[in-house]
Amino acid sequence: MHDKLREHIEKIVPLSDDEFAFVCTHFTPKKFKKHQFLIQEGEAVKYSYFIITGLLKLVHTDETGKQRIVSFAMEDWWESDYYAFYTQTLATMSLECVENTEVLCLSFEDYRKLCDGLQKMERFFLEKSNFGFIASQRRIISWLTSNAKERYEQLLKQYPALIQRVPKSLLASYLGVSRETLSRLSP
Amino acid sequence: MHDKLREHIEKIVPLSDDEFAFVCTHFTPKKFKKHQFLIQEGEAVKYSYFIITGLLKLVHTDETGKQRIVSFAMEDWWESDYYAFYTQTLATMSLECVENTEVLCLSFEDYRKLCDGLQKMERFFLEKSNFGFIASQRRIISWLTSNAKERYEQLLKQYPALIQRVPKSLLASYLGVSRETLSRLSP
DNA sequence: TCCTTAGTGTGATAAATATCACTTGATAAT
DNA sequence: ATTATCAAGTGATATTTATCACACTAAGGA
Repeated sequence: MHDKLREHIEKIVPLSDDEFAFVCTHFTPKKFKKHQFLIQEGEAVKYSYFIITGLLKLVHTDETGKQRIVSFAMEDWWESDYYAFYTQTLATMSLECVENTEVLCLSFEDYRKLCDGLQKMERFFLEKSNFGFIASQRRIISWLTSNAKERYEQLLKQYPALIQRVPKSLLASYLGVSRETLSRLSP
Repeated sequence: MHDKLREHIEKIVPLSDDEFAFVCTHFTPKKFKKHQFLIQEGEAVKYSYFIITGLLKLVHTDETGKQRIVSFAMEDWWESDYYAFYTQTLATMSLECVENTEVLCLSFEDYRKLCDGLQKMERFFLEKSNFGFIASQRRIISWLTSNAKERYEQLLKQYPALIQRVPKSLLASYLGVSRETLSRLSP
């Protein structure tokens, strides 16, 4: 189960067996079933999650109760309510299974210990964070320059696998359009 | 001039005088005038910039020539075309002065040397990147949950200083609405 | 001083998108 | 087998926003 983690990390920094063994001591595996919550709004955010298999949605709920998908997360991705995680405050979003999901859990304390104990891992997380930022910026640019149809096409192109696994109503929520509008875009 | 940098870094990690002297050797100060370009689309991105004084806009131009403000950057902020900077590829955006601006330039090579030579600085950049990512995610949530008027009000609230310094047409571009629509929102 | 340009506001109209209401087909639960 | 539930499509209409056209003001350059 941790093998996927090693492969994932070694795409960025090489690890010796000893180093990887050290890394592993910081993670706890856990399994969740479809519809279960990994993070609930208003509760503490204990972990950042590395996803081994499955699919999660990060959901923001506004004052009127409307839910929007902030992001999806699947195999080899990291996910959490990062503001709450890094500042150790209460969750403002929820993280929920779209499919049965296996994750490796990393507590904030272990995250800090891991970075302090092995500079390579701080380097790894820096790289991840940089490219996470770039991906968000791309999504903003997509918003700024494209209409609903174009954004949908870009999503199809970028994550073709996602479309097979997620109901269109959730894709609509991620794209920031109503499900009816999305339904009328396809042809 | 580097004092602002020290203060900025020490909000996250403390530095000895020797350490800060080491840090300084990696930065080069530069001055630009209003309308000058720090980065031009299609050219190499030599630096990440720390802004001492002034105001910049990061601009994306689409195929039809329409320009959109991806972000503004003012005192104490870092800015660059980060995808191009980190991957050492050509710029897909341009970075231009809205006001006369003084910056400290950090080349990619010096960025790596700085992180490798002083773990505190890798820690610093990790923290910056994490919160940069969170800020982008907030902007996405603002898009997903709010209409033009609400997004404008959120911007006014979050960066009241910006509104004094930037023409409304640029704010409109940043918010992803036409300047005419923005003009009709205020009352 | 005169002229140009940038910034802004506003009316009229078109286009994009949301909302509400209803239907259908597929799947899951009992 | 029957009934709920979910996902998806679609028509009618309302709302939001873009686009085009024009006017006005202030600031800067020749």
